[in-house]
Amino acid sequence: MRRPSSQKPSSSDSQKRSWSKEEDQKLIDYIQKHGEGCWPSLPQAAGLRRCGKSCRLRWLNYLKPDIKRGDFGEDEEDLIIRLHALLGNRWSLIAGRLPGRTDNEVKNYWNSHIRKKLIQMGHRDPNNPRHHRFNVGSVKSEPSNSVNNNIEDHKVLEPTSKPEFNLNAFPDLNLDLTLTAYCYSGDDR
DNA sequence: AATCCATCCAACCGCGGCAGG
DNA sequence: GCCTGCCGCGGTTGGATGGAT
Repeated sequence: MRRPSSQKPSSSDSQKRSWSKEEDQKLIDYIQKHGEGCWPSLPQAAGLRRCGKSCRLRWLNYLKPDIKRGDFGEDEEDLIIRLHALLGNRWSLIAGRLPGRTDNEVKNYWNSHIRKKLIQMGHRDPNNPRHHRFNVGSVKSEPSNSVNNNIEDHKVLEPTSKPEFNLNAFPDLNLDLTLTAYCYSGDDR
């Protein structure tokens, strides 16, 4: 059994509390100086009254220089829908295909926008955990720029008992997340 | 103007995986 | 093999905000 994390914040720090500009700057300065890593010891070293996990989250989701803020484009939304059909709630994997987007951002966008949209259009609740991913084997593989076309595709999806998917259904998707340059050709905001 | 309600999203929590001792 | 600690992930929460009444 897992013991209580040593990173658990003290009771005074456990409340949700927004990051101030000063805190952000301290974190940025420290990471620029020492690099990422050693999160548990970072707060003390950087003079922050936060737990390491909180610092890590703040850096990865908001302070990192390559983070892209702002609305999701149609292409991005389309890609998220298709990747979610393939991968389920693997937000980090999905976010890995969207440069500058974080898993938290993708997850929030899915829950607040896309899920609602799909349900409104008569789909089954697409927000199922990874336990029953959709079977995408029957989906046509035509590359499409249209969100609607892809949503149509999803109407034939059914939950499967096995967490399997057919990569051939998405020949244009590059799921090699580790080595290859990103191949998404969305807008350049 | 005040209150209620729904929505969004930043932040937190708990857990699993993994590495090192 | 077991224990401990760190990292990263997905789920959830709660404050802020804006629209409706």
